[in-house]
Amino acid sequence: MTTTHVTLKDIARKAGVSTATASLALSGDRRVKEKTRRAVEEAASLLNYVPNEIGRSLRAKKAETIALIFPNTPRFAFSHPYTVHLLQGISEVLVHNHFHLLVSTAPSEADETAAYEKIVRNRRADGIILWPATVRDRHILRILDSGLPVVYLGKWHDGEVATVERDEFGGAYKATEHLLKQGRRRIAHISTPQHYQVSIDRLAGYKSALEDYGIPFDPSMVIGKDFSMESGADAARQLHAGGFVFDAIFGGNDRLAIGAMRALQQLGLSVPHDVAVAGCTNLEMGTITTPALTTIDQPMAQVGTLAAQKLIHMLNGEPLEQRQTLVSPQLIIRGSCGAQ
Amino acid sequence: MTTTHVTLKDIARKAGVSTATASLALSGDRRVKEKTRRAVEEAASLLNYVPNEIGRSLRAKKAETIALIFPNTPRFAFSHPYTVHLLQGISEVLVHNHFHLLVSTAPSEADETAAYEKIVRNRRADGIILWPATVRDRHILRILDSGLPVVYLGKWHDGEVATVERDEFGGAYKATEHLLKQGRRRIAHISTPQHYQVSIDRLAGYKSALEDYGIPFDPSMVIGKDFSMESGADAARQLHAGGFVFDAIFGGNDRLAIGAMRALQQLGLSVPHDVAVAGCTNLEMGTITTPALTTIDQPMAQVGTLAAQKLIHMLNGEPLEQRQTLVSPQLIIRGSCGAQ
DNA sequence: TGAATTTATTAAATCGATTTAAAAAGAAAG
DNA sequence: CTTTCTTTTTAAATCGATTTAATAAATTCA
Repeated sequence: MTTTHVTLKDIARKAGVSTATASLALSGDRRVKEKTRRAVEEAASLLNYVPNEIGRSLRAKKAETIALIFPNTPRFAFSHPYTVHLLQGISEVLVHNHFHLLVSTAPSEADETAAYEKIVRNRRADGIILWPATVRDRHILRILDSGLPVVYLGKWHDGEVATVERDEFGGAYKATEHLLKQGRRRIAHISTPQHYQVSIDRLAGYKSALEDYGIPFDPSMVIGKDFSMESGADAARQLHAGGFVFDAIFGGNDRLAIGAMRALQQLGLSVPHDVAVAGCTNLEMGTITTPALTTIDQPMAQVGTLAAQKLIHMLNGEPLEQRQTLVSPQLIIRGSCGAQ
Repeated sequence: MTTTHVTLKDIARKAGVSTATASLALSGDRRVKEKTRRAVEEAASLLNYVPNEIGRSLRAKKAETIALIFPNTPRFAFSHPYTVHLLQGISEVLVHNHFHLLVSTAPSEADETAAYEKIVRNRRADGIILWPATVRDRHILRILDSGLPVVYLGKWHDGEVATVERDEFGGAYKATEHLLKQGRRRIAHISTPQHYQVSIDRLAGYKSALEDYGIPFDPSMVIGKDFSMESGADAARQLHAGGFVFDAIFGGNDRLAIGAMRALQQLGLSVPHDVAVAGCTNLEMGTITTPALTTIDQPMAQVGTLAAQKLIHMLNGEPLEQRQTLVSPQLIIRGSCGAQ
């Protein structure tokens, strides 16, 4: 059933007025006589009129759309499970504010520049929520520099940039501190690649907690390759084979922690008795391990809603209460740390 | 750094031609003299021109955008972990074809109609990929009837609708058959709510496999409440408490299967020795259970790419080789079914 | 050289809604 | 019955790119 498109012109003709009057009437302008306004509104509802947003956008120079940009190839961009929660949070706010959500990714490294330029320059979006990439990704600067309002979802060195950042330092600190409070003193850290800010922050949080408890930092207790369960298992086996004495592991993410925990158990060690384990990122998977995994939960949906709200404030020209927002993670205590 | 916007007019002025010529030159029209074309292109690259897609869209009556619509509230829409893979698949195809991806959800049941009407009627998108909701959702018909090309990601009774559908019947059949091949004869099914087509299909696949192996279907062997691990555990406990004799369970999803498996183990039953278990949807979680979970993997990324490709074909007015596409799931054999 | 033909360029319309500035209609005042 | 001041309405411009139809320029042919 192809519906021929109803335009403002049709409404105007039906109501017996000009398109100018029709437009003013529908926007509730008080210059329009009450009787005329009603006639126009009736015509609009009769013809089931929905304004064409493309036309409106062109005139208003606004797209009524926000772009969520992942500065990497799709396969990578979407690989993290909590991306979904982020989308949830953003989406909820945008829908309430009658904004559309454009999800933008680049198919390959080579196309990246072109893809982002396109979004940024062609005014398809009024503002951007930017997912962080590796430290000092060369495209990030370009987007931040575009003149479009941007909310960056991570730490940024320049205070002018609006950010919503999860406190990864604090999360790692909490997890490490919790292990310390259980009496553990030889805590190893399985790290994620250090060209990601979150990896750097987690390592720093770990170090800081050790320091506050008077434990000297030992670089050989930090190990790790990528983000996978296998990497966690490898790390645990290496630590064990290397003859290191350790009574706890803080994993840079839950996969690493789970991989490590299982490897330790295969080596005949008991978790948490011999080695306490804590992870971070709160995967559902951590609830079914034996013991269940103590971890750090980052409220990604909240990051999404805060970022969307902040961006909409910026678009409305409203002043921001704070340019940088830090959301607090929560320590989720389960069996793997020996606390229960 | 606010970049004043470079328009075609600027290019034309710089190159000393009219906007008409500039436009024709950039589109590679052969009416334009080679020398002029080069001049225009030079001006464009010098001024770093990026065409405004809103203007282009208005004229062309095309949005160069595809909407992915989830016919439910965001919280629900995004709740499934494989949504991410779907997005991956769609995104990859769209980027290659220079399409944008609009992700649309409604914040509440009440807003649903308005939200979809808006997308459908205001021409913000040229086509729609529609995620299935409950059976006979009242909004689905409206969207299918909108006149916009739609690809529906599930089974639809009317052969005119283009679909990409995962073969849930076949998947359930495979899983059940596999249990039968292990010699199991009393197979229970923990089902998901029957107002979802996938639930119906899985139950049907289960039944069909039983039938083909000459096993009478016993309705009391089908049980289940929602999608959660807890529901799986409850079901297993009920089956056990009810005194049913069963040597296998086919779970309507992995959470149900895992919940059931763990409950059985707590009841002192051995998996797979006493009860073999198979699930379906291939969550990462299923790889770390003991034993690991045999399951069905649905290629969601492939569903995404196929749907996007199909929709783009439709938009280009190209004939479809097949209106309905069925993607085949894969049986992933792990320890829980007793096969290895 | 002038007419016919081909090639290249551009003016102007178009997409759909909004908004400004001007015109028309109505009301109040002299 | 004008004139002045309000209140309503509308013509026309605008946003930026595309495209058709018309013109201008270059080329070919007689």
